[in-house]
Amino acid sequence: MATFQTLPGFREFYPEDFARRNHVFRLWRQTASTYGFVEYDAPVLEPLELYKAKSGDEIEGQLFSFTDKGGREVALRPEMTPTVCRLIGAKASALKRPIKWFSIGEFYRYERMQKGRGRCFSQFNADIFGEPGPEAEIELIALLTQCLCAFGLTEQDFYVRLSDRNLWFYYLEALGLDEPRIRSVLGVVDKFEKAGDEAFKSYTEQFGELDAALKAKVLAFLQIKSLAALEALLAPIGGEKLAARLVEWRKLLGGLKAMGLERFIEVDLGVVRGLAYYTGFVFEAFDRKGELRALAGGGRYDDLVQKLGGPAFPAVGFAIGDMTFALLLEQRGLTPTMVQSPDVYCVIGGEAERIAAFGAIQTIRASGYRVDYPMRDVAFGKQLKAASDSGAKLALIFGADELAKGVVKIRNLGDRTESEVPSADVMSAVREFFTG
RNA sequence: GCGGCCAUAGCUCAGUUGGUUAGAGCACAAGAUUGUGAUUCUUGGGGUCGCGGGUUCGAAUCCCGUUGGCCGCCCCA
Repeated sequence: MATFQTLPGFREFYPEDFARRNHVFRLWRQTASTYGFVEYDAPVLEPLELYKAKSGDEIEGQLFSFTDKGGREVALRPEMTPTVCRLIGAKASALKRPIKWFSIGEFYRYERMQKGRGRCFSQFNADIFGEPGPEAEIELIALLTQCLCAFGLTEQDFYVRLSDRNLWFYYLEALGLDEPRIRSVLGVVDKFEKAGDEAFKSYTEQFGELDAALKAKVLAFLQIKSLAALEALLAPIGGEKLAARLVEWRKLLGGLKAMGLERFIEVDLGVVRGLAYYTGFVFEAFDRKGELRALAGGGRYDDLVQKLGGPAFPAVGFAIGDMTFALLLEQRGLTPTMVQSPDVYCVIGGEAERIAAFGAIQTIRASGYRVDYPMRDVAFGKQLKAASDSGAKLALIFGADELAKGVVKIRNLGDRTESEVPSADVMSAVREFFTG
């Protein structure tokens, strides 16, 4: 039977699934638009180098990459960020600020499939460029929240964990660690939630056992869950960098509170995100039950545009993946049932009636109504059933009797009432039915 | 890349210690019903039992391999 299968991890969308996906995309687009973001798109296939430059050579193992017929090393895009950084970098000085962009696209990663993760998936990406302050983060976190709430999800369903790589950096610096050690500790922090004490193994292997007092301080910082606790812990340390950073924190949380979003936000220094390129605030959205992988993630990456060949350009962005999101909607019974029904279904008596009906059908369609009719001669009863099953509100009956009288019978499929109108008036009768 | 479980119709699943031509429900289609949507009844299409090999007189069933799926680990932009 199935000689050809879809490649592992790839998806097919039958009409109902496709309608559901479109619905999700439509709401994301609408939401982004209400926040003043504009949509862009870019190639699905990119030079392999674009990703190596950003993430290092090891990344290649997780890419769909190959050599094209011109000998170019290429890869299907695994994410949008490098691409959008290139777009921005190429026209940075010509773009009107603030730059608030979003896109929806499909991405590809050569990975083992798992719940909520496949080899192809869609992401909603939103980024703000050129804004160094936390105002950009406020706007993006607000957008992220709304992109989830638009489907009926609430603070009961998800929350956004907020952290700060800069703060970690300054804190560890103040504790006397050098940069390589700091990076290693951040790696430990990233793994700690899952691995617990095991997470320190990688640090120990590199630099030897972490001093017990230092380790305690790392753990204390990692467990911070509020701005107050943060301020209390940092106060005795002092220093300008930390103080300035706390000002940013107050701005960010104050802004989010003013937007009425504090119920979604949890300060959680345990989140650092594995990516080396994040340079400041980072955030991730999770389901409250903690059963699924991250719904969305993002953060500031002020160095990346420059690293990819553009000018120095502050940037912050996030992405929502469609797979985990769909699982959450499913869990909460919020998956919409997408019915694609015509407005009008035509019941047609035979060949002569069919020819007579075609003119009316095209006229009604041209006015924007969805019109369907059977492609073959079928018994009236069957046609009425088909009309009813189709979900149409109205049936137009083109039968021999009607044709002879020069009329069309209009049947309201809801209350089963019927009336006749002259053939010439069908269009206006349909319009009247639907506009009341 | 590693480990556990699984694979029979479009879907959900039966299928006896290995034994005739592999079944049911749902779904789909046709008819009963040649001008009115329900229900019901009848009928039908659809399977190389994931694929390949082995054991056997005989394999959906047992063994090996392989592919695919689910779950977990590594990773997770």
